[in-house]
Amino acid sequence: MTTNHVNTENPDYSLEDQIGFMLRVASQRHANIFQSNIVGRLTPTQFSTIIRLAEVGKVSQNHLGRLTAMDVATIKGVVDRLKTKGLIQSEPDLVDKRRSVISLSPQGEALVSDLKRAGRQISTETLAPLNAKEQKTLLGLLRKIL
Amino acid sequence: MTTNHVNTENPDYSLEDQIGFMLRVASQRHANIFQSNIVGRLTPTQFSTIIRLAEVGKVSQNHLGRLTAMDVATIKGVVDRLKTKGLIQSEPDLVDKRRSVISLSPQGEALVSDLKRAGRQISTETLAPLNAKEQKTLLGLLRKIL
DNA sequence: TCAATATCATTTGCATGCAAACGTTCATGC
DNA sequence: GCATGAACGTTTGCATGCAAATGATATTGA
Repeated sequence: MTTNHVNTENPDYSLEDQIGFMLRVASQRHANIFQSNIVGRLTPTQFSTIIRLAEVGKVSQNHLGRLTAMDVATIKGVVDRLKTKGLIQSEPDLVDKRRSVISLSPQGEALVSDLKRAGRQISTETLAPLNAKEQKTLLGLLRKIL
Repeated sequence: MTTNHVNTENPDYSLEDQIGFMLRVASQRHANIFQSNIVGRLTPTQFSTIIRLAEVGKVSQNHLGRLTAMDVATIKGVVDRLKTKGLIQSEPDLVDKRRSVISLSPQGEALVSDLKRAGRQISTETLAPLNAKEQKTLLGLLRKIL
């Protein structure tokens, strides 16, 4: 018989130590904090979309999706709902007939400042269990696995 | 006029540096890796559910949801789909008539070993951009913000 | 005992999130 | 000029994910 062999084929597997499970649970806690701080009944993806639009101005729908890490089907839904809320607007691209150009409406623009303030509060609250150095470390390590 | 005051009311806000955005994008990458490694067309939540059932044996549906960090409505959908796949089974609780007792089917049991192996591979691949010490640090910091 | 409360499971409604297929339009290269 | 392929936006189908409401059953405390 071989040496002190303790089942290397099938060692313990602890769900709560897996990166995927932890990412899901951390996202849940963040979503809770988001919801109790956000202005105007926006969801996280809607929030990201408005922030991005404020940065870039006018942009095509698919490109906006790439800028916010959203699938073409997902960004379409988000854009539709933000249009319904009157926070963004779209116009046909006169040069490229395939595209529609998305931009913030005046009401959307008016919200940006408050949204950024809420966003800062949300991030602060989410990271509150960590001290300043730990926060930097966490964000740095997360950035490496994106 | 005051000193070198650079708009403390509204400092820069960078979406990609926010913990919420990073959690979402990291989860997306993990989901990709999950999908290309998992056995038997399972989703991450279905995977977690089976792993937990293998640990605890028999458990009520709502309790299973708490053990896997899922809402009652979410765990119901997951349980239904796993039942359809024949990987889990449910029986009425004879003591508490409100409950149904969920457990793995023989087919579900037979999958556990392969699932754990795939799960380890998925975590390894997701954390591959980090060295061993960084991986430990990341998991430790994430655990603090759950 | 028995009323108030809690738990369990279900259902509805809304919002991501992704894959796949589709028709339209644009860009490229021959 | 024109075929080929790429990019754009849309739609469908499936699977989370959560809030809120509902009915059934258990538990608890006065």
